[in-house]
Amino acid sequence: MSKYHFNDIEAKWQKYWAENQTFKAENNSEKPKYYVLDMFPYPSGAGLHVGHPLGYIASDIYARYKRHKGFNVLHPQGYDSFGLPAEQYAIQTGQHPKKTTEENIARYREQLDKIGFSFDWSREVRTSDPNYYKWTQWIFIQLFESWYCKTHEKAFPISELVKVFEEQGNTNIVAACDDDTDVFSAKDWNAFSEEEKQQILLKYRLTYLAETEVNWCPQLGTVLANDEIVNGVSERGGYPVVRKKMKQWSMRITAYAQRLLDGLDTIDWPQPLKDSQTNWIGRSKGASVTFKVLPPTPSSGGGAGYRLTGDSKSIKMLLKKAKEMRKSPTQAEKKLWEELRKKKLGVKFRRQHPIYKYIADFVCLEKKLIIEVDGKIHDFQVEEDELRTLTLTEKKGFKVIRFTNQEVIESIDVVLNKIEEILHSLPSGEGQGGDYIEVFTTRPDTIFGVSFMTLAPEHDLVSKITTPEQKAKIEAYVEASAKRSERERMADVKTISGVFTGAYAEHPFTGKPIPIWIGDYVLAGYGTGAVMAVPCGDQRDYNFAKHFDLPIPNIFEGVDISEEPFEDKVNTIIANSDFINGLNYADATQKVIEALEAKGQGEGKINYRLRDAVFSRQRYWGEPFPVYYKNGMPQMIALEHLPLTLPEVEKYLPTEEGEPPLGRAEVWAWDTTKNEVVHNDLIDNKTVFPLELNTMPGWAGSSCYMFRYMDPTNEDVFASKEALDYWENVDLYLGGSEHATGHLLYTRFWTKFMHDRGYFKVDEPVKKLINQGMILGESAFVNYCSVSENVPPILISSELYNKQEENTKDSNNRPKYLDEVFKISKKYNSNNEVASLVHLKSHADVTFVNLQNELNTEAFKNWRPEFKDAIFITEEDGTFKVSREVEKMSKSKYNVVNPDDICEQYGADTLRMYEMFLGPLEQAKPWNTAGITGVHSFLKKLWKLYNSGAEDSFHVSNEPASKDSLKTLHKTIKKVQEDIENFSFNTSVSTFMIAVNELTAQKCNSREVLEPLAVLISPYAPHIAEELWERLGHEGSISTAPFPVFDAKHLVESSKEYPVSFNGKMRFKLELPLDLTPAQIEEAVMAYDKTQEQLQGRTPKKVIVVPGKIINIVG
RNA sequence: GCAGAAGUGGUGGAAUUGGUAGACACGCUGGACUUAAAAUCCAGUGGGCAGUAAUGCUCGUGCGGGUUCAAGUCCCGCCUUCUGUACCA
Repeated sequence: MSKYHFNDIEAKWQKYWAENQTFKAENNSEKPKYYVLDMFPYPSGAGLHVGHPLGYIASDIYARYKRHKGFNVLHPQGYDSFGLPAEQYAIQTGQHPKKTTEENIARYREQLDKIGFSFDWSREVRTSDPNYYKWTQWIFIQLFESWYCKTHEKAFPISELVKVFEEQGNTNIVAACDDDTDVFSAKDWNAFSEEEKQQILLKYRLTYLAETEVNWCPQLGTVLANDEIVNGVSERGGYPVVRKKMKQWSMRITAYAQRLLDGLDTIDWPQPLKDSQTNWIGRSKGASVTFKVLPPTPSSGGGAGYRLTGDSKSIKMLLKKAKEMRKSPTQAEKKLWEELRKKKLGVKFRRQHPIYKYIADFVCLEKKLIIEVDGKIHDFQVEEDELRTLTLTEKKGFKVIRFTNQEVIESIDVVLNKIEEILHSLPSGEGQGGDYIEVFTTRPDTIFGVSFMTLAPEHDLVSKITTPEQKAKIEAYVEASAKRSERERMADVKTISGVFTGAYAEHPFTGKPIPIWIGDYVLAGYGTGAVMAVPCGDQRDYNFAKHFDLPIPNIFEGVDISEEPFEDKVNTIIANSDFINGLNYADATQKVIEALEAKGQGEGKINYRLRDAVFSRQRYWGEPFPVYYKNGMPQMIALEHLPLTLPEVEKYLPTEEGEPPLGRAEVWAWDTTKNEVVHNDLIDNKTVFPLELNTMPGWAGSSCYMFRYMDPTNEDVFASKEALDYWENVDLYLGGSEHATGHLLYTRFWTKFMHDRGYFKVDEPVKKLINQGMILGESAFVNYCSVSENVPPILISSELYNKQEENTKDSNNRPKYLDEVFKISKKYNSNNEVASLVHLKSHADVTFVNLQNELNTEAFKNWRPEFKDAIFITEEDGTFKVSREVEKMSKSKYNVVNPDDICEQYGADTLRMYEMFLGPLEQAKPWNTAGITGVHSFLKKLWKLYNSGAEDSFHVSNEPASKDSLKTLHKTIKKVQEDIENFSFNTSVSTFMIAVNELTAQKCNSREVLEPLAVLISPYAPHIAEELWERLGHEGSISTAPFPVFDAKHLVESSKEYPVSFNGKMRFKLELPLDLTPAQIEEAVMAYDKTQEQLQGRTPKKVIVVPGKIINIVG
């Protein structure tokens, strides 16, 4: 009987570690620091299964190894404890999610403790703890109080932006802001009301409120982020998702798009993970090009909308003012108007016409030309005028020219000539118009290959530009594609569909009309929702053109495009393209962009696929926003009044009015005088205001948690500067690859932000990251037949069922087991034998199945009522076998293996080593308990090595070890150290096995070898290592004992058993001294009789000798 | 479609720069101990062929080529599986 009582040993040392706080990390230490972290676990109700600890074991081995190597190791653990499952459970059962969360955490902790992890539990954090989420709220406020300057590529306090606005307006600011942000001057700014100012600042803040189109899931009653939707349905629950407009908090992550991309080069993460972040950010370089929409032909008539060029908010005021101005023109204005209205210049002008927020003196809408005639008054407001010109040119696409009163009165002809000249230089167009289609293209070089344009069906311009003839068709198409779910549109990539709008755009260089189509292969959400189609150079455009018989002009030199488009950028030589003929991709692109810029019809542009992240959730179990609303504008609650804790509600569902669950709270108003939460009845919107009803999403609490661990109990600041500076960032982060674009991108974003604002020393959260593979479950299945209602299910053992051919009777050519089935069903008076027989398959709980796949039929019958009376058709030997399939390990698949059971039966050290032994860390692999006995007996052998005395008592001698034993030890030290550093834990388990096998064979019991061996194995099997360490006479924990040092001298060999190959095939081995020269080796080999035997008289052409490696004889 | 990873005995998997393919473990077979079982220990174990045997030969790392004295490893072309991603202009 082995005396390795693992249960006692493990309980003893787990208690010792807890009592002595063995793994507590110090924030002040002479030692170098090392930070090892596991991805934040969500404490689910199902508890841990054997798949979960895989990563924790690997990181624990590394953390323990680093302690032996003399590092001050930070290895904390905590819980990402806000989240949907607890809330769903609360909705179903009415229990407070706090309660179930605490129960789940207690269960997790119990399970974790049994596996012997070296976590520093004194630093535990929980995202749902108010003392923790106080700081999540604080970070939110920091984001709200910041804006992103693109000139410096950095976030700054919003107060600095206000200062700039007060002095210069926003003309000199290049910031990450909303697209519809207007230009204003310092004078404008200072004249704005407080509310207007706040409205504008929201457009700059890094977290902002905006009406956004969101993914609304009615069943879950919440908004989902893009990465929470899989195949058009919610990731959790699989419910349908629809598009809906809502007022939401958003995070301006797009500001950081480029830095998130650049930062990837500085971190040691798996390439696939980096790739998915790169794809997610989706940077593409190209140009934005503006196409003018040609006005409809006269017969088609024009739309009514074209004249409405004024800003809708101020149009009434503008029209009134314009009317007054028309009544009293200046002398110069009158004179110019008389000339212009005669249409001498061939185009129609309007006078005193509202354009956007201004009134232009004269405007030609079709040419987008504004003529201003200035009196003296303008001399005093040069700055204002410049701003106005800037707005009209840059934002609204007008060309503005200015004349003085004097010029008009004294030399009207010169003025008219000038106007005419400018009119000619502007894009042509007859009649009225003024719509533009902006597209983004990565191939500006192919602009001469454009033969049509395609708009997304949802594009704003569609209804506006469609001609009456095409109206019915277009409307039908738009309606049809709106009805098609995202999912359908995604799944159906083969169908080519679209409709011609009847309208044409003008090519910016050739001036030729280009037909405008709509088609749902163009996505409204990407770029501008419109493409310039170049069928000769793009597969989708090519397909579309072929399908609708549109022209496919070839603009590539020496390329045949009759069968397929030419999508290669590298080998492109442009032809048939005016001024870019003969150029390659890069040069042509450069030239086209220059030409577009000169024309004011485009510019070089970098486009990102990344969208701002919606941050509001209509949920109860999440962080409350530290926000109340004053006149509809959000206000932040000051840090000293935080945390703002979750209110109590009677139900965890949305209100009848569709408000989030917090709408049910009765005490949820902010008193600005008392600075506390008060009853809603007190809301007067003077000193008491309503609080925000949304809560934060799951990633809020997990985006900076690794930094809070550095100083988790600090009540004054997020974490002290000393702690943040000392620990810097995570050195090693372990977790699954499913977080690639969610958690890991948001974490990087927040870290960069906190770095910008001076809180963090680093701007990346994690230096090295490793994805561990999933451990899969081996599900068990039973096959059964259902005959009719009065016959209980008849189960067929899997080998009978699967080997149907072998078991087929010749007579009626049907599987033998069916005879049995019919016999049984007859007993139940079932007369319809075959007609209603259904073959079914069902999961069986893996706990009813043994290693030989035999089912415990009694347990199975008692398991579920529908199998209560089940009849079993067994194998010939009377056993009933199940079939096995590898699936994800999950409660619903009844294939969960609980680590507690393994610890109970074999011990935590066995579990730890076996999980590592299963295979490479990053690889997915099925859990199969079969091999665990091998690891367990290894530990028993290890134990025996130290306890080889009488009756298995402890026995280690102080005699020097044998040469062989030392060689074994040092070979092991070398390999294990290399393996740990390469995260190749499976191979070091094998190495330990070899070492123990060898030492056992050598009957080694020498302290000189066994003491370092205990340290070597302690990261893997810490309990047994502690126990042996203690028995070796040491006081205290083994955890900081120095790692044994490898000494190569023990591995030096004097001879080598050379494999001798003939033409590359190994025939025999020959032992030779290592100090021979190649020539001596050759001589020795050729003299060897076996060599001559192989050669059979032939003379070798060549003898290859690699000293210390191999000998190969050729010929 | 694109990107990445992988494919080796009955099974999980080793093989570090091209240098003895199958380490280590499971399973299986035989044996020892035992009234028996479990546990433990010992031996064997990629396929095929020849031989009483020691042993020898031969095939063999998804498939087809190639480079090399030598290829699981490098190159070219394909097949399959897994993961991620997608009308991204």
